[in-house]
Amino acid sequence: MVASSLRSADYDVEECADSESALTKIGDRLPDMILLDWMLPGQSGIEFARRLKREDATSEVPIIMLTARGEEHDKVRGFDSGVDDYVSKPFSPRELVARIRAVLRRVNVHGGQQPVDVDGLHLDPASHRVTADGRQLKLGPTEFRLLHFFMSHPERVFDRSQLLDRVWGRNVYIEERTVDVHIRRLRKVLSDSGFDRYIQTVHGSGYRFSQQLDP
Amino acid sequence: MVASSLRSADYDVEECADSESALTKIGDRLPDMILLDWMLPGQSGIEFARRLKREDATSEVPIIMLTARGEEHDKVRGFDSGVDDYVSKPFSPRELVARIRAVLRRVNVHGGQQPVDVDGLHLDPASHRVTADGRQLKLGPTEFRLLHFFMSHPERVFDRSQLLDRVWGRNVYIEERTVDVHIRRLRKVLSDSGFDRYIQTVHGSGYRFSQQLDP
DNA sequence: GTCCATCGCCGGCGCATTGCGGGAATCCGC
DNA sequence: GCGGATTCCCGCAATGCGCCGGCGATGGAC
Repeated sequence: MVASSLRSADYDVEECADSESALTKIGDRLPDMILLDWMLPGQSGIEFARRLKREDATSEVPIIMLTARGEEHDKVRGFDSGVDDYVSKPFSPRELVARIRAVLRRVNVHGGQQPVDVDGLHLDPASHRVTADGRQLKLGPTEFRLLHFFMSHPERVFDRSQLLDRVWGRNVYIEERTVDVHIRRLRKVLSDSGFDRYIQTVHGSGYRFSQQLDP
Repeated sequence: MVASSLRSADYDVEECADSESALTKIGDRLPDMILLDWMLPGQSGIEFARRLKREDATSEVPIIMLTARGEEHDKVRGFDSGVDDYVSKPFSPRELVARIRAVLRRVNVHGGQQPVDVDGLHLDPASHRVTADGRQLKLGPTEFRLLHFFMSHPERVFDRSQLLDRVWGRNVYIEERTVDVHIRRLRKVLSDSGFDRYIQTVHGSGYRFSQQLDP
């Protein structure tokens, strides 16, 4: 019920019945936010939240916890599990959406706009600028998003389908080979400064952004 | 009651029942000032104030706190939460308005009315004048606000919708294309002095004001 | 009322960007 | 080294996007 009300508010929702399947799904694709019930089968919601906050990969993902009214609400806060917000049942869809928007905005201000820098290759999302050793580079919107994604997820291989999902968007139907073309265009822009070597081909798997240049 | 008395004093007032909805509303549109009750459901007013002062986006917004008489008034000050002023209940509308005007005056002197200067392009909100290398420019009200907004938020991309919100106002219904037109008019005025190059197009994202001219 | 400045919008034009197919080059397992 | 798979390069066509000139409406000054 919660999921469908969120979907109708235009959110992209994944549901999980237990913490194990949730971990799997989170590993597949990092969500923008996690809505977590206080009562979970097997493991308490707090325990789960702590675990996510402990791991580097997921520590930045905001969590909103659903609690029954009067159910240890204060205790939850006291536990200092790093949860970002709480919503007490019963709640209205409107309230939930409002809290989600607030949390997402908060992390967006602090997260998505942060500039990234790798060995002198500098990308600033706020001003939408890229410089290599101080010299400004000119790249198209898609190449910009692609580079931004790579720089914020270094040392990890992504296949073409994943890149299409995360750089282009989930509901686009584009040939996978088109990714190659944009990789080439991105490399061309980076080639003058030598940073094209950071965009590495992993034969049979996809592409990777890495400072460890292979010979 | 407070809200309506402020409205009759010609202020534009938004009310929020709790800190979460307040955060949402603040995120939507930055207020000129925040009137904050010491007692909030869920989160103390001080905690809320601290949080606002911690975030870059809101740290400059002045806060006036409402406290019950004798209710830890000094403690509040001691807490050093960055609050700008305090009003003790019960208070008269007259007193409240006086304090609000005082606070607004203080920040206006330090903030919104301050002249801005970038490389010889000079904009003075107080006298409503713009000069480029000393020569005075003539631009319409909208272009003036647009330039003022750009100059006080340099090196950042804004899309058309954000510009409409922050330069035109939040409750206007205007085509996004119209932004282009005013950008063009603004550039035309600036073109003689060469400052039109500071108004930069970011294809697919919006516009940016920057002294780093792209080649 | 008249004039004038400003504003928002429309239609059209031209360029940047994008996605794709064909063919060359490269890589990998054998 | 060979063959098949995979990746890279080139150019093209279509689309999207931004820019421009102009027009009618509005509202204030006189």
